[in-house]
Amino acid sequence: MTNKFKRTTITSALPYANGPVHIGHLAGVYIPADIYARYLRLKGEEVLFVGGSDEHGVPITIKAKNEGVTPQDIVDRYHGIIKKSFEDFGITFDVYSRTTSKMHHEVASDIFKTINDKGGFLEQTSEQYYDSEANQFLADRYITGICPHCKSEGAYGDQCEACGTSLSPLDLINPKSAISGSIPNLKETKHWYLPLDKHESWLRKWILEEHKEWKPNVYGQCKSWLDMGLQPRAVSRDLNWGIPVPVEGGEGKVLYVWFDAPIGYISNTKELLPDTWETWWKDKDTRLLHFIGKDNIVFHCIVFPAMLKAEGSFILPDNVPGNEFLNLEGDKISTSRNWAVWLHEYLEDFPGKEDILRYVLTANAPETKDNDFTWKDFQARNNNELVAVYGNFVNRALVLTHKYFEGKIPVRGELNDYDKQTLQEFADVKQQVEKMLDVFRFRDAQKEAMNLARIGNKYLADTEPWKLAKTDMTRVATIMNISLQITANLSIAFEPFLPFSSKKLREIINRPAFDWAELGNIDLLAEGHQINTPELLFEKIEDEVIQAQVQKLLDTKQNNEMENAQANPIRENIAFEDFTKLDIRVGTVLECEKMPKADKLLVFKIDDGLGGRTIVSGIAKYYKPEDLVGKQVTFIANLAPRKLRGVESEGMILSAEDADGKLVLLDVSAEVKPGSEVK
RNA sequence: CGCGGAGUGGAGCAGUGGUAGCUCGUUGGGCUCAUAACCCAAAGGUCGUCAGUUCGAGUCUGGCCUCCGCAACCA
Repeated sequence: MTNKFKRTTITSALPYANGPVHIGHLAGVYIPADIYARYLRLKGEEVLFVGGSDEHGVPITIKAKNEGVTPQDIVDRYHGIIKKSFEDFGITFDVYSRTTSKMHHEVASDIFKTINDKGGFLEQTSEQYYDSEANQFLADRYITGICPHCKSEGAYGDQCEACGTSLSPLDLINPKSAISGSIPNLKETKHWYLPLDKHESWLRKWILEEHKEWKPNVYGQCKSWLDMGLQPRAVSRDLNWGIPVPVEGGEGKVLYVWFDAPIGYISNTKELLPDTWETWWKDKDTRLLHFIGKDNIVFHCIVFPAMLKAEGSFILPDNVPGNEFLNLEGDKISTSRNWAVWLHEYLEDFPGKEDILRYVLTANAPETKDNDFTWKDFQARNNNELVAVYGNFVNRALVLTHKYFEGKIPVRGELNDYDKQTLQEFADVKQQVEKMLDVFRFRDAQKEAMNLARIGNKYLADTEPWKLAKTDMTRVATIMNISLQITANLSIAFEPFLPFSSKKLREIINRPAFDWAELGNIDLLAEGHQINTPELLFEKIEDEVIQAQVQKLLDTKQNNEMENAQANPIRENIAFEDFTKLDIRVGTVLECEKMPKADKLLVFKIDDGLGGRTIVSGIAKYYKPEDLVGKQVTFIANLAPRKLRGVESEGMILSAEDADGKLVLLDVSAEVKPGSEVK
């Protein structure tokens, strides 16, 4: 499959510079990409491995505002942390730059202009909220108001966090600017759209017919999008943080972060190779690969290729190995909730143990479905696999060689059938590892490498050189020679996966470097070659160390709860008349059932003392309908009726929201007449 | 609601029509060179669920349940 190409450009998703890198990023994207890049380099192929920080977009401006610093301060901070942690961890980017670089601004602007000149965009005017006090258009996230579905306050223009409904800013009741607090007004604004619908037919052919070999999750998602029909997608935003729209009428507007970010792959290449960068992006003999997570699939398989095609001179990706997600101790990894194992902290807590994390995250990589990282598993894989199988075999071979042969490779004499069989088996390992790596199955590939160490352990157990040492040193010499050849092979087989350990092992066996082609070779160490004093490749990890990490997470959880437990600040004072406008009543639940085909909604029939009314409430996650019948609830009786899923809701049932988002109904301490007013 | 992915022994994963497999853990045995590591063996699964196609289904079809993602910050 790779033969028809002369070189490979590997990109890995640009980490978003609003936080450090965590194990989820590593397992899904950077470790597989790095293994693949190292593998190709070892084979002597031409490879360019491109990374960089994604530094534009609204969340960074929000974070900056919250901290009272500039967006540039934020991205400078995280770009620094991310870049250094990747370096220390041994992710071998050929270039790691950033989307705030001058080069990137130029390249992204040029690409936008080229597409624009070719008529590749639609220009459309629409109405959006404008904050006249702050003098700017408001991004979705900058508008808050009342959620039209669950009626809770503080819903964002893109989503209500209380009920999870996705919204458009125009849906919000009483919209307010998050910047100035003023009421925004609608104003016309022009935007550029990439007409994905016009690209649909070639995309369909290119992906669905020509790339059936893409992973099922990637292929399936693309198919789904194509089958639904593609829509034009806005590629500009009214924002002042980003790359200015470089054409007439673009004042005050920037490129949408999803337009600019993937271009970062190209800009960073150009920054590294100002003269030859086009070879890596425009030559038909170059194979382009995007390593990404599952959230990124459509952007890399549909939007970015459409951009490149619209520009006209670029190659398209040959494959897009997209992984699923990694969870942490059963919970979703979350930057904002600090629920993560951060790479820079791991490197501090486990100095010199980069390979353990690489091993564990590869062994448990979310290649076909979401997986879970636990510290207990981390410890078990280290102690029972790296230490017990790999490290121990190497140590046995080296110690025995020093004991019987003063650290010199002994002479391999006549081979018996078992020797031959063992040698044959480990020659097969090369083929197996390659077969798996070529189809991006890193988990299985690493397992195959580990098999080689298992073969070694079994060989020693079966041949028992420590017994033969009393009677037949010639035979012992042969056995040790074979064991040492296996050891040398291990350093090659594990090189893409565990580069630090392979380097250490090569130093011990006193051979500076190997090529991938030498894997499977049974004469890597010449007879008489002197090896160095053995050192342990891996060490056991004690319970206390793991306990400390678990405790760290428990502390995080507790902190999160405490933060949530802190009451929100009191809102602006209102006049008494405003309060009296609200008509709050107590009613008795006559009937209550689940709204069909809705997760959160319950439909109530309430006795309000005036003939009854229907109210829909989003509390189905916390109450069983049958438990509520006969209970008394409080509700706002004069809220304008509104249809929810086709049912008219006449009012709003009051409940308190606990720290974890749980809703608890407000009831009365003693039964009162239905329809009683609350004052 | 929609669309995509996933649900396999205690844990983590393979397995796209023909005796259900791997790693770890567990139990028993062996060995003692080795970081109490290694080797052998055994126990342990109605393959989410219900129905269907088939001589035969984890594997194909349809319904349902649960988890994750996309749409909407985030790998």
